[in-house]
Amino acid sequence: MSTRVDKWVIRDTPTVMRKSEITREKLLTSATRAFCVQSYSNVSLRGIAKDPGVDVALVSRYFGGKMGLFQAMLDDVFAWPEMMSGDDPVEVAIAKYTDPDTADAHMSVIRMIVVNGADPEVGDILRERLREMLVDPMLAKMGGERAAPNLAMFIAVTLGAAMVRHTLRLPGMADTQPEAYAMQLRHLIDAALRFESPASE
Amino acid sequence: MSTRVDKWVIRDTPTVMRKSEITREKLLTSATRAFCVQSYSNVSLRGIAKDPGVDVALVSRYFGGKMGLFQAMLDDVFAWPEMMSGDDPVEVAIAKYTDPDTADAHMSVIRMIVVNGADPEVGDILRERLREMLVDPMLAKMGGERAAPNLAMFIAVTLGAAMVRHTLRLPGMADTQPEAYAMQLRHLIDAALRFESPASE
DNA sequence: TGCGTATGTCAACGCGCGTTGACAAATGGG
DNA sequence: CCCATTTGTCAACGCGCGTTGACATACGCA
Repeated sequence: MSTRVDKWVIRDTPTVMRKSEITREKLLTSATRAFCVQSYSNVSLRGIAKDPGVDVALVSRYFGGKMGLFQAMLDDVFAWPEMMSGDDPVEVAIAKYTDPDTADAHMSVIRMIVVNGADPEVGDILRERLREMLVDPMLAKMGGERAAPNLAMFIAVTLGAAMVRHTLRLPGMADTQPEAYAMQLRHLIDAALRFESPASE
Repeated sequence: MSTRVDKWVIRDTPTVMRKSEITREKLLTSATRAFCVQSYSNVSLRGIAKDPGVDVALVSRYFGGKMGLFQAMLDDVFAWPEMMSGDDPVEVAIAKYTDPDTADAHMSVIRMIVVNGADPEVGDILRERLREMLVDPMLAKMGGERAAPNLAMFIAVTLGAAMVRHTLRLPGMADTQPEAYAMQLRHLIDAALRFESPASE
């Protein structure tokens, strides 16, 4: 999973599953849940560790500290193989929102971006990861730089809708059925993709 | 200005301007700037007070604490008389973004909402204020509950675009001229307002 | 001029945080 | 069985935070 340990050399005995991997995953799961709801600075390691009943000190041992844990979470969360598959990435993304089985996980990542994007400690890291693992590959699949405004608008409506529905919880978008929300979202996404930038070059 | 002092009875000598008012406004200005960039929990009173050279303790004296300062800031920031004037509120809002003179102040408020919306300490307060001072009045002007989905989508694209441009700074929306951004924004707002919810009642 | 109030300064408190290192317990190959 | 390594526990540290109360100074009216 995360290759960002790099402070300690772990000599792998590859046949057996190291016991510590279980603890690491417990922490990673709890951390992901936390960072998708509150921002880096607001999340405390003590809170992350208490939930699965793990000692706080183990975070520093296994991830090198709070920042290491955050980065390991990003590795997990941005691993979206479906998005980079052969299909049209936009269609895949819309399907992710509409399908109730995957919508939750997908929405969590959106919320993670919303919540942590403005955090002074991790904003730059998040932006960099976002570009390298999502924006740039999707741009490449959408036909290069020309699609940049449309992709940006696509992400804008996606994030904005998520914020209004889940964070601000405004009437007209938060108190409706999932299908109604999906219709609103699809309408906005269509508009974002249909936009034609004048004098593109 | 803020009527939320209410712990200390200030006997007004209305002819003269109390000296403390100057200090209060210094703190309020610095606080507004801070809360529009970082969330409540990330902002420190020491930082707010140091900027205009005011002692930290005066925050607690004049505003009753950090929360009182935040609420006083909300009073200031949500006082948008133009928005509630006779004109079409949506047109007024679009003009606010387009006009370079007012765009900055307006955008600051948007960023304040984005940044503080997910903060666990002030999220509820912000949501309540948002509804009572912006959403409900605008809904009333737009023709009642039927307009709720459109208003929610309008706010969604507004917030989302602001986040993509100013917080995430993605290519295609952050590296463009203000006019190009205004065109994108207007396109999305048009789509938001044009949406027709099926079986409205 | 004197005095009560308004205003500002300062040091200290308790709290929760991330991190560290010493130590105990469990584990597993020789 | 033994002992080196892995894994977990615990207490302590330094730090920055919001808040408080005691104290010093400035002000304005009598």
